[in-house]
Amino acid sequence: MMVESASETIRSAPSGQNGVGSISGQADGAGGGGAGAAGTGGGGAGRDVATGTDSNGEMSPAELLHFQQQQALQVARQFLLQQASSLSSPGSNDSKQSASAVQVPVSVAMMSPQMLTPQQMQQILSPPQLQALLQQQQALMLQQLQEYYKKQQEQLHLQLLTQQQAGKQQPKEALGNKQLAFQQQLLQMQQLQQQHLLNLQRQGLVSLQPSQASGPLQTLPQAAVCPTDLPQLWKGEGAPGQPAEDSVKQEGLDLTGSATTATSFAAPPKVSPPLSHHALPNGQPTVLTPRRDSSSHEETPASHPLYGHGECKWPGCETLCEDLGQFIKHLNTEHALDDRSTAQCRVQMQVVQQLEIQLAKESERLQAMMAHLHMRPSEPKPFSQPLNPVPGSSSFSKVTVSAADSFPDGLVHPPTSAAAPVTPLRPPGLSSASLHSGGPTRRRSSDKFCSPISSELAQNHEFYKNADVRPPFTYASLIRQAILETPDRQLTLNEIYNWFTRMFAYFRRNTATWKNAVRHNLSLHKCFVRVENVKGAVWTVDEREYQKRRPPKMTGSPTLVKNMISGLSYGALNASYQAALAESSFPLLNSPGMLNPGSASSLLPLSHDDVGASVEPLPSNGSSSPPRLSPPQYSHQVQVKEEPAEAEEDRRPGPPLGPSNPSTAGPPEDRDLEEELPGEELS
DNA sequence: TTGAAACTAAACATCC
DNA sequence: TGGATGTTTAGTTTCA
Repeated sequence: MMVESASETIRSAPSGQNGVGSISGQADGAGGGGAGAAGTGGGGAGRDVATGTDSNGEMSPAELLHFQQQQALQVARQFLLQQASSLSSPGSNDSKQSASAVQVPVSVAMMSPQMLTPQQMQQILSPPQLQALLQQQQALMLQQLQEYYKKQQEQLHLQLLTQQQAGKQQPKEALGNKQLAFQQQLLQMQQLQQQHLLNLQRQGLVSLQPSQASGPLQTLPQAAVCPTDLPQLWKGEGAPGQPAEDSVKQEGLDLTGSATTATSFAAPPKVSPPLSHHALPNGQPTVLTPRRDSSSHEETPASHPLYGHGECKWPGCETLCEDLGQFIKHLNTEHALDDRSTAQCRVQMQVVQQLEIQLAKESERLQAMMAHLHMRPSEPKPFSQPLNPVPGSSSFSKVTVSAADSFPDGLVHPPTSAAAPVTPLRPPGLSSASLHSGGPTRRRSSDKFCSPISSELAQNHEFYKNADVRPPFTYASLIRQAILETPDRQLTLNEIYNWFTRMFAYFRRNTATWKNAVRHNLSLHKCFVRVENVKGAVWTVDEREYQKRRPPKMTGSPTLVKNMISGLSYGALNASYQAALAESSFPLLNSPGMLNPGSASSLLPLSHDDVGASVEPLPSNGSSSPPRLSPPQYSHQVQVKEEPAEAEEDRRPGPPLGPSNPSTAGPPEDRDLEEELPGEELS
C-alpha cells in the first residue's frame, strides 16, 4: 500500500523534470504516449523487468525511459523501506542491508519524502549532514538516470541485433526500415539522455550562484560532489564504535583525497550503479576499495591511507594520533563497524563513484572536443592537473582560476577550463589576456583586435553574467557597448552601472573601484560625450572619437595581421566554446558555424564594436569594408587598410561611424547602429 | 628600453 | 550634509 502511493509520488518527479527544459521539446512528441505508458509502466514495473524489456519494441524511447525509471524507483523505494526498518532495529541491520543492498542509491528515493521519514534519516545523520547528503544524492540521481539511459541503449542495441537476426527471413525493405527505426530510436535515446542529464544539472542539481562563483570548486556542479563540501557531510560524527573485524576495509576511503583518488585510478566510464556493490555487511563494495597506495602523495607518510600528518583522515574525524599504532587503535575504536561508519562508507563510495563517473564523462567530452577541434590527442592533460597559467602570463588571478575551474556540466564553463587543450591554439601574438583571464589584466589586445565585444558578449552572456570573471574588455569598450545596446544610444551613469552589474557578475563586487573607473573613463575619453537630457545628463558615444582611439600600428604589419587573424579565430573559438559550455554544452551552440574558423563570419561582430574592435575601422581607400569577413577576407582587408584613424576622419565628414560604412554589406543590425547613431547627439 | 594605453586610486568640485 | 556625479592627476601595469 505504502509502496504504491510512494510510487506515484516518485513517478511524478522524474517526469516533471523531464518536462522542464529542452528535453521537453523532444519528449513532447512522445509525451502523450509517455504519459500513458507511464501508467502502464508503473504497473508493469511491479511485474518484472522482463516485462519492460518485452514491451520495449513498442515503446518509444521516452516511454522506455520512464518505464525503467519507474522500475528503478520502485526498487529504490523498497530498498529504502527495508533500510529504514533496519535502522529502527539496529540489531538486525546487517543481514537486511546486505539483502536489500540493491541497485538503487538512496538518492533516488530522496525524491520522495514519504519514503523515508526525516526521523529515520536523522537517526543516521545530523541536519547538516542530511542537507549535504541530500545535495549529493541529488547528484547521484543524475548518475542513476544515466545508468538507465545506458541500459536502454543496450536494450535497443539488443533489439536491433535481434531484429537483424529475425530480419534475415524478412524482405530487405522491411528489415531496413526496422533497422532505421531502431537506429533512430537509439539516436533519440542518446539525445534524450544528454538533454535530460543536462536538464537535471541545470535545474536544482547544479546551481550556480554568482556570489559563490569565486572559487573554482564552488562552481563545480554538485553532480561532481565538490570535495570541499564533503567535510560538512561528516562533521559532527563521533559516535562510539564497536570493534569491527573489517574496519581495515574502510581504509582508502579518505574523503580529503577523494578527488585525487578518483582521478588516480582510472575508472572505466561504465560503472555499476552506486549501490550495486553493497555486498558486504557494512555496505562496502568489494570492488570499491580504492586504496591510495598507488596514489599516495606527500600527505601519506604513514603506511595507512587513512592516516596522515599525524591525524586520522577518516572523513570528518581529524583526530590527532601520534603514531600509527595509536591511529590503528583509534580507528578500531572510533570507526568500527556500526551504522554510522557504514553510512559514511556508503556516502564515500558514492562520492568516489560519482567522481569516477564525472571523470569519465569529462574525459570523453574532452576527447570529443579535442577531436572536434582537430587537436592532437597525443598530449592529454590530466584532469586533476591544476590550471596552469600560461607561462609569462600574470593575468591568472584568483578570480580567473575560480571560475576557470568550474567544471563539467555546470553552468559556468569558463574558457580557461579548456585552457590546457586550447592553449596550443592560442596565436603567438595573442596575449593571455585574451584568454579571458581575470584580474586586472590589460586587455588591449583582445579588446582591440581579437575579441569582438558584442559577439562575445552575445555568446557568453550567461557566462559573464554568472561567473565572477572579469570580462576581457576595456572599460571604454564596455561602456560603449552598454550605451550602444540601448535603443536611443544613451545612458545615464547609473544606467551604465546597472548594465555592468547586470551583465557581469564580476562587477557586482568592488563597486567602488570599477565605478570609479567607469567615471574616469567617461571623463577621460573623448569618445564619451555627456549630453544634458530632459532626464538629466546622459552619456553617448562618439564613434569617430572612439575609432580614433584605435591604434594605427596594425596597418600592413603581416605579423600583427597574422596574429589578429589567429586571434580572431581563437577568439571565435574560445567564445563559442564558452557559450556552448555556458549553455550546458547544448549541441546547438556547438554548431559548425561557431567553431569552424572558416565560418568565422558568423561569429563576427554584430555591432560597431566588432568592426572596430576586430577589424580596423576604415580602409583609407574608402573601399567597402564588410564588417563580417571570413579570416582570409579579413586578412586581406587588413592588409589593404592604411592609416585607419586619421584618414578615416579626413575622409568621412559624414556621420561619425567609421567602421560602419553604409556601403558595406553589413547586417541590418550594423546598419541600424550606424543610422541610428545621431550626429546631433554627439556634438 | 620605451612609449602608449589601460587600470587603479585618490582628491576635488558640483549638484541634488 | 551626504551621496551621486563628474573631472583631473598620479602611479602602476601591460604590451608592442
